[in-house]
Amino acid sequence: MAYWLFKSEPSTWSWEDQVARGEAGEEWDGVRNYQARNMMREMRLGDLGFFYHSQSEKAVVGVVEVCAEIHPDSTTDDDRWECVDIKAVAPMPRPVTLADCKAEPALANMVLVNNTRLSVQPVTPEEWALICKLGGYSPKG
DNA sequence: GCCAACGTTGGC
DNA sequence: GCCAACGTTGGC
Repeated sequence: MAYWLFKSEPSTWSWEDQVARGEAGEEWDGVRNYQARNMMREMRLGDLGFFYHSQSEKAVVGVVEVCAEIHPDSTTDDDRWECVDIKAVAPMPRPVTLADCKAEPALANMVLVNNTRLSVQPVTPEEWALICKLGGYSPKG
């Protein structure tokens, strides 16, 4: 089981949009960055991820699950670009902001803090556990 | 709205 | 294959 972080501008694709797709999930399409694509190639069914709102909100607002592994991105004919599908699992009871992450010494090495422009990122189990704790999220509900 | 960081492109 | 120019992202 691996953990990830998906970044999105809420004005383009928000957590509310994601929740509205329900169990069907949604293609995480439009990624045009090799590093981000390579992360998606590593993803497996059932992997969990944080859903992060960039721009105005800058916070982890929900938890998502990979519901389809890597496949061609339907929004382009360019076969270099592939994506996975994700579905909403649960909202963060308390969104964890970028400032919160920066304030945590244990998260100083997190990709979110150090490479703000990467839109799909790996998250370590330790980071995952800490952010869940900060957000008041428990997998058991 | 500005600017820094970074990835990509294209000329050589 | 290097590197300068350019475009995009995202924090502030």
